[in-house]
Amino acid sequence: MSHARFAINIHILTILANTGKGEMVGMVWVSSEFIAGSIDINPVLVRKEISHLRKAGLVDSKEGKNGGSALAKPASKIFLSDVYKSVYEKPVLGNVKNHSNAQCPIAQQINEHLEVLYQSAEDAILEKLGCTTLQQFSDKFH
Amino acid sequence: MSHARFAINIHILTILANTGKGEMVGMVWVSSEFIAGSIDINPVLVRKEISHLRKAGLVDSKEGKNGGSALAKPASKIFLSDVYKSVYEKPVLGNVKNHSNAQCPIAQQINEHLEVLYQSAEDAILEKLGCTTLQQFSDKFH
DNA sequence: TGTACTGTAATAAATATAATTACAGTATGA
DNA sequence: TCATACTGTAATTATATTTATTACAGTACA
Repeated sequence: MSHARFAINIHILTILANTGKGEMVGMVWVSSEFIAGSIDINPVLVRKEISHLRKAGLVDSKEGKNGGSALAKPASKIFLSDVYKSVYEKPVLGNVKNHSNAQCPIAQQINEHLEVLYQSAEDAILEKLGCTTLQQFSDKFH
Repeated sequence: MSHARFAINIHILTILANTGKGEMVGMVWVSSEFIAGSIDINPVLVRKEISHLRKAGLVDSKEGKNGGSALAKPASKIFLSDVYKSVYEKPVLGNVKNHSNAQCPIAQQINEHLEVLYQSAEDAILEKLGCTTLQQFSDKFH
């Protein structure tokens, strides 16, 4: 999928985090249409992303009239690394799809060596994103 | 460009690092056709990537018959973070292209907050890749 | 001077991403 | 109980990005 999915998901979650807080209603169901309007993308895309977030246990949704979505747990218990994981599709460094029917001895081994390297890059990202909670991130908005 | 550029560039450099060493000729010019055959991509793409590597000062090329490319400095002085930089186009977490004409207060601020976050992810990747030299990476091949 | 390269532009083909349309299913409340 | 306002999801189309290919001028060598 998109190269902007992480940003879109953070945006969705930030809205949900701030809506609960801002409205003081405890449980506010936010519609995909409202979120899509804020991000300026199609509501169907928002619902697809929310579907991932729901599977990751970060969001709950309610069908029917007055339905929508809300955080499934406190923003202070959602780490940005959780979001990264729910969005994950490809390594941050890109695909390791190199080759290869070649006779070249490097071609034969490079994929496994690249995979080790790529995994360490993933670990570094997860560690970095694990330092921040959605609460901390959304507290920056005023 | 591609999501596989980093892997392609590492592959190119690994071939150059190993060729010099393996052949014991000091300066071996490797053709784009040979490299392309190893990676199993088009030679023109290889030449484009080499053009970036050359601009980054990592590779030298020689035109004309028996021409080709070679490392511009010892593999022990090329860090994988240098390669990352020469390939860089977009943040590892993707584009921050969100929105937004919306009235939503979150939409108004999210880009700047995402950019700070994305920058810290870039820093983490650079730090990780800065721990390994091309020499260390290509020593894994035997 | 023919050959084997690089460098680069232009174009086409393939693939990936995003928007849109459509519609069945569900909860609400008038 | 029925109109309304949502979700969930599939299918299709539009758009953008990536990759391969073609073409050819320029360069060095033997």
